Amino acid sequence: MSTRARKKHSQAVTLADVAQYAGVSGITVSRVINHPNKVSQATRQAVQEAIDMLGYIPNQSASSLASARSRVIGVAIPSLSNIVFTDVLRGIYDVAGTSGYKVLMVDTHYSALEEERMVRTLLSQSPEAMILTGGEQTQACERLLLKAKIPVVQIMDLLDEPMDMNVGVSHFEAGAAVAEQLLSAGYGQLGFIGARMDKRVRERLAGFKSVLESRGRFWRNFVQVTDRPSSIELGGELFRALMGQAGGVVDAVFCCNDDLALGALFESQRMGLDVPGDIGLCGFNDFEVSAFTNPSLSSVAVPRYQMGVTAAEMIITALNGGEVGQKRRDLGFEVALRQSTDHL
Amino acid sequence: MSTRARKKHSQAVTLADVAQYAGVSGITVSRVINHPNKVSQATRQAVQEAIDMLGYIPNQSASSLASARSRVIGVAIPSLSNIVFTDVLRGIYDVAGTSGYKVLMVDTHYSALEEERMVRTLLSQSPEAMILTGGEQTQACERLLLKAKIPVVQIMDLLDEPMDMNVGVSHFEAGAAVAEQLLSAGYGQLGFIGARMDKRVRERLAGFKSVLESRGRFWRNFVQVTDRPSSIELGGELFRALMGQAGGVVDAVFCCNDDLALGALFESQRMGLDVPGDIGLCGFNDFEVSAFTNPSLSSVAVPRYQMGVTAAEMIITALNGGEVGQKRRDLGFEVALRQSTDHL
DNA sequence: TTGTACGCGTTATCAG
DNA sequence: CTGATAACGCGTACAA
Repeated sequence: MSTRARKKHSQAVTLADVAQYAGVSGITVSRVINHPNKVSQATRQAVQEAIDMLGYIPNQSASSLASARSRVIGVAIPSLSNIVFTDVLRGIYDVAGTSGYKVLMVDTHYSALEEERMVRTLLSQSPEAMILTGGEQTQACERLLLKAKIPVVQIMDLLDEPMDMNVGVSHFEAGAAVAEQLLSAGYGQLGFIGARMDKRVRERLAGFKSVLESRGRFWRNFVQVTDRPSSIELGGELFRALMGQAGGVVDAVFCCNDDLALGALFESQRMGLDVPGDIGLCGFNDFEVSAFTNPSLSSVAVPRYQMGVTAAEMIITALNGGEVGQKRRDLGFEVALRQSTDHL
Repeated sequence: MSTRARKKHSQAVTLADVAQYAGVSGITVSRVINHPNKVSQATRQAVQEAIDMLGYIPNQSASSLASARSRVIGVAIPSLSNIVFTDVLRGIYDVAGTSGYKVLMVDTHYSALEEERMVRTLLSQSPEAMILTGGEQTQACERLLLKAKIPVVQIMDLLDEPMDMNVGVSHFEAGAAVAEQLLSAGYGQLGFIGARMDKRVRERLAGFKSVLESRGRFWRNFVQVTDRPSSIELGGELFRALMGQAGGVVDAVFCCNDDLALGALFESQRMGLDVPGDIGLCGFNDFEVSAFTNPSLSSVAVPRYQMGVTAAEMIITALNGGEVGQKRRDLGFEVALRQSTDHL
């Protein structure tokens, strides 16, 4: 049974088998696969027939070993259960795939130590390039990458000192922009709820706070944060907690992501609060659902898919020896104002 | 060797370097890494120091080539932008990771031909096992897998004739269960909206239909389907279309997934329809948000994460030569009845 | 255009 | 417990 199959060294069809069948040497078969135009039409066809006939599938391990080209791009993301990262992944996969690269992805569970371990794993596969999330790698991790001498792209955040290349957006500016927009919408007492306080969320809060402080409108008890993983349910909890401690005063809430914002919106409905009348709500990440709730939810849109595409494209370009151009790219964001902050 | 340094193969620290540094032979270093207990405490420590000192990272290509063990599990899913599949992926990653396996994942974009191409790619990496989605592989694809003689698990659907192992749920039964539940809830004129009509969705519809037909309550014009990709927006569209063509008659709608159901729910609110009074709604997949909308949305919960976990565990067991037990596992589903169908 | 010889970094096998 | 030797399957470098 195949459930108990144990692969021995004799089963698979090898390049040599194809060569023998086609009556040519191994290297010719190799050429047909990798540099078809360096082989005459006739032999190419003969070899191709042999390949099809025998069902030959090249052994990438052997190829990588011999050529020092793995055609693998390593990718490390903090979580698979957050659409924010899977959208970026999609961009990476789409570009890498059409360029003939495989993607080896690992999940770091939001841990720098786990990331270091995973990077080690990835490096053992001889990736030709690496994509990492954010800029909080351990020193050891950074050293490993440096030593590997491969292109590295850090995505999601905009970093002051990227290891190599960087594609992201400024979460600080985004947080600041939300504060500005809520103020211009006529709200005056702004609260914040946040969960899974990673670097990006902290930056959003910092930007938000900086604007409020410059206006003398920041108060610590208008902020409700937790390190627990974000969820819709938690959004409801945090919102209720914030209202409990600052209710009747806070008139708008910036939720650090759309999970929380949705939770807050649904909870406010259950509490009999009118959004945007009694309370304004703004999220972050602009999930598809946010545009369709009633009232629709204001949020900050970040070009996630494009981020993945750009990162992958920079890598492909670099690997092809091309001119990468700007090594640090700010892809920008957009505050999508909808009914939940339509106060005036 | 001459003026031009050989950039390719000279950079990395190899096993031989470590061996030399530690004053042992290469194979001993290999043993320290793979079978530590077959080496004396003293040499083991010396070698470990050398490894750390030189920052040695094993070359997996060489290892795979020599040992015919890649420690790679290939996974093919139809889409990265559907949480349904990323949840399963998470389960696979969690189990594979803790068992020392890497996961090589590909996105088939819901195409059997693309899947075949991707499987070819995966096979070239000498995976020790493979996880595929559904049972609609091309014949060529199936032949490739058979020839590879590795454990294969098909997930998501429950198949009549799995290639090897199978973990999933019966989408037919789930669709039937929804019809039963809506009928017992007091609804009598049931409609259906569906998008991205893949095998699983068609099965849900078939099950739904079979129950209604057995009661003489099925009418073709109560069904609105499209092959377009599913989305919340599309859910609104389909719902409006269905109401346009059967409004005032249909009193409950089964939406083939929660994206559509959310779209239908929000659209019904905008149309001034009362859910569950005027119209009942039931989705599929039980997204987190469905439990928190107002009214909360009834849906069918499928153990996605557990599906990934189970598939990976079966593979690990098989690879370790253990007893897999049932090769075909029905993980079941649960109809979560919430406010959107609370009619009586 | 095609082929020969060798090496890539690691592990299996068999000795000692 | 440790080591020498021979693969593993393919690509590079050079030769013909």
